[in-house]
Amino acid sequence: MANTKKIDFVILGLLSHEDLSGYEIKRRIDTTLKYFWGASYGSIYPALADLVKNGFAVKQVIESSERNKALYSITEEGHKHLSIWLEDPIEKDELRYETMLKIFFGNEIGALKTMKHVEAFEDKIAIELINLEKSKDILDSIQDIDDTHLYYLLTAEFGIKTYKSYLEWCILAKDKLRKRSLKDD
Amino acid sequence: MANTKKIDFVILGLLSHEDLSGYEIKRRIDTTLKYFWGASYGSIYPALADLVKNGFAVKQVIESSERNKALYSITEEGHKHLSIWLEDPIEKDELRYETMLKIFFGNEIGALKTMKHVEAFEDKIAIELINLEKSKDILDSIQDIDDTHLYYLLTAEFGIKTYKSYLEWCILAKDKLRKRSLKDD
DNA sequence: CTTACCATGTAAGGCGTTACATGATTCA
DNA sequence: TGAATCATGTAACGCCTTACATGGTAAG
Repeated sequence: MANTKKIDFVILGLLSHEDLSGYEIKRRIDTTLKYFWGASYGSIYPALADLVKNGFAVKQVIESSERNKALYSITEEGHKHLSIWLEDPIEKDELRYETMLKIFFGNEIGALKTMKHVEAFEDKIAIELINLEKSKDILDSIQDIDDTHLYYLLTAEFGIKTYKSYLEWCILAKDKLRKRSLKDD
Repeated sequence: MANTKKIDFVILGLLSHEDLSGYEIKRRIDTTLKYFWGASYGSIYPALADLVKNGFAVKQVIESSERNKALYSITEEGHKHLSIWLEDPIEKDELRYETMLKIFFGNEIGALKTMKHVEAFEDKIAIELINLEKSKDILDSIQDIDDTHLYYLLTAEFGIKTYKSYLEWCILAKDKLRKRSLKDD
């Protein structure tokens, strides 16, 4: 209760969809979840070991001729643990937007230099929006194959909507900063 | 360079606008910056002490008849330190949206229970949107009094735009989850 | 043959939250 | 008189990132 180490549930959630190795978990987080979550190997592997120790997951080493690989599966206990957490109300959503911080204090360096951050932000978001829309297109076409696709689609749509509004904001911000920079001269 | 403890710059940024006490800094963060940043006393007070130790801020104890209060001011060195950081490219914007995590793994508990999270999210965002719009209205009316208002306005507009798109997404998500819940029965 | 990717982990250390500790003042 | 707010800090502890360490395989 006191301890809600989120990474445990992120992993358990991914394992509820399919068996995965630590490496694959990292990739899922970096691609599918990257729009609202992040994690490094330094948190994934130890969490995986804990999960096994607590009986929420089991590890099976696949001994192939080429390469050894550790595949993790969720247990019945793990499903229960995950479900309880999923039903609990959300504790905290947080964003730490360094971009906004630098915008907020922009007066210190002026409109022109602040605009650089807006432009960099715009470029980054535009690229990620393209990726997200590709994912959504794929999901739309295969939606009925797997029950989990609806939920995946929902988070993709969340990303698309917010990213689009970010881009709108960038246009507005650039405009206002441009006008200010003219007054500054 | 290696050390980019963001809280230092958050405080320095706030002090670049006006002299503040630790308590007031906390309040600024919880009201004005809450849409894109957060911090607790346990990070603010030690950071303030470090800032003074490094010559980026000075502390003056105001001995009033009623109550003692420590007011911090930014130094010339502090301005320099802040400016350098402000001009550096953004390292990382991150969001950790527990709500999206619970949506993503929603299949585990089903559409109806997942919808509860969407509704709670919607309620929370709707309230915060009202606050943000109030701030924006005030800022619009006093924009020319202080050069920093433009930047404040920009971040408020960012919050408003994203929150509005969150609310749109909530409607869409509720609709899709409702439809799924009918199939589930 | 060398770069990129697959693959698994550990160690150190930073950063920050929560909880604790304390106490004055204001307002209903 | 009791709750809320003002006000300042510390201690413990937890979580996570970064960097390190290691090595196989695939593709160009």
